[in-house]
Amino acid sequence: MDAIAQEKTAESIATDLALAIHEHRLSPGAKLSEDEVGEIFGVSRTVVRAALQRLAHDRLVELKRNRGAFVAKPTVKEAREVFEARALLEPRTARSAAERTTEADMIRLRSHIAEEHAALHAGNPGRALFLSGLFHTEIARIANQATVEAFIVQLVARSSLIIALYWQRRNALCESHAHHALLDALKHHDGDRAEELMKHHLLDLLSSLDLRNSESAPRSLREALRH
Amino acid sequence: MDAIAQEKTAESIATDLALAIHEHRLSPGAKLSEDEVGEIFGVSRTVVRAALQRLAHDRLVELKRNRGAFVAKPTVKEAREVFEARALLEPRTARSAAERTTEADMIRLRSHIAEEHAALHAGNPGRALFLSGLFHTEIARIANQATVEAFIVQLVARSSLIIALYWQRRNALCESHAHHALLDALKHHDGDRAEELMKHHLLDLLSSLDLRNSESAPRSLREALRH
DNA sequence: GCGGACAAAATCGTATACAATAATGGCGAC
DNA sequence: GTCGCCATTATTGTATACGATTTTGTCCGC
Repeated sequence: MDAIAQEKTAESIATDLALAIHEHRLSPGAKLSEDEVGEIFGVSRTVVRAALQRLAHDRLVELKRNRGAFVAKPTVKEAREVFEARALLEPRTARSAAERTTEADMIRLRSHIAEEHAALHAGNPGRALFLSGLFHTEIARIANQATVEAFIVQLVARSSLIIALYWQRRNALCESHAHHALLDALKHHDGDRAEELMKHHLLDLLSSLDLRNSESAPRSLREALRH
Repeated sequence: MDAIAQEKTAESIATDLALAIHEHRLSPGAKLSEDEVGEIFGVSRTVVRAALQRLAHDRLVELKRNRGAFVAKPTVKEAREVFEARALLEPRTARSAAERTTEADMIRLRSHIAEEHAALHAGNPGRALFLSGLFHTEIARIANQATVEAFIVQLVARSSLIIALYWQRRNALCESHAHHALLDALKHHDGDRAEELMKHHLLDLLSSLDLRNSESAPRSLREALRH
């Protein structure tokens, strides 16, 4: 429904769709028809399929044979696994980042936080959440570990889906505080503190989710009959 | 040149190609023509493209626009990053695995090691290397962390390419020893020891590579002119 | 004999057409 | 009236055709 973009590559379409998912403009379970997406972006189904396959590999969409592509609906187990993986990767990556942070990095991070605040006060929580995730990927970039960064990008994106499904309270303020504290640790090249802060930040994030007793019951009873 | 497989899915083709790369039957830099691959597997270029895109996402092949698909040639920096990521993920995953290892898991692991030995003595070092990698992914599977497991699968596959490029000495015996020690730690549910063993095993693996002074000079001088 | 430019060939990028499969609606039987 | 079966429809899976870009081989000029 937005402006019809003139960009045509599969990469850009995948990025646009990922952004829409990240900002919760596309909800978990939403169907992504090849014809529809292709018409929106003004391209053939061929390139749309490439984009969808890419997103499927990132676990942002689920491809069901002869059924189509749907925005993924992570289970509770997957949610725990994603945060387990983040707990393995991000704290020590934050430590590495702290040891390498430059003034240019600080400026970039501060601008991200400022944007996040602005989006939040402008009543755009989706964009604020996206920028909040970007903060994490930026830290991975500063650590100069492209391989780990790619993993974290993927995990942050999936976290966005998880938050869309299992978010329970709106303590975004707490998050901002954690990011500010991390920023300070990076500024002083305090690797120990950065690692510890990131570790607890992820635990806080996890504890803000409602991951109880959904293991047996599907989220929507429609899902139970469809299988 | 092998038997023409009747399987037709993009998934199976990607798996076959990944196995060939893993076993060093396809060398880094080898070109994967869409027409050629399609003819070998008896499918159209469409499905071959899907398979290649999947492998490209795993960084096993590199897609160059209007040039084609080539088996990836990880740089020294990428090699270090891959082992850095493995160092973050695998030791603690081995710890988790040790706490959950069942008798069935032990049987499976022992059979993998036996196969590895058999392949090595049968003069098939490529397959032995593949099975050696499978040992690591099996541990991730035992830890019951599908998300982390997917990352490790990817890292192990890329490690195979790295070994193909930077291997310097044939100390496969040492590896087998490390795997046996890990097996023992898992058997006794000794998480501390499993974590420590995995950590040092990865360091040994890394130190067995020749990652010196290739940062400025490309591996083949052809590569320098092609860019 | 060597270098550069042009032409021919090959390969990839995209769109479209057809086939296969699953969802939907209607019809008939009980 | 309700349940089950079958035809219709819609959507995806695959193949093929055409256009764009790159590569390579050849020819001419120097």
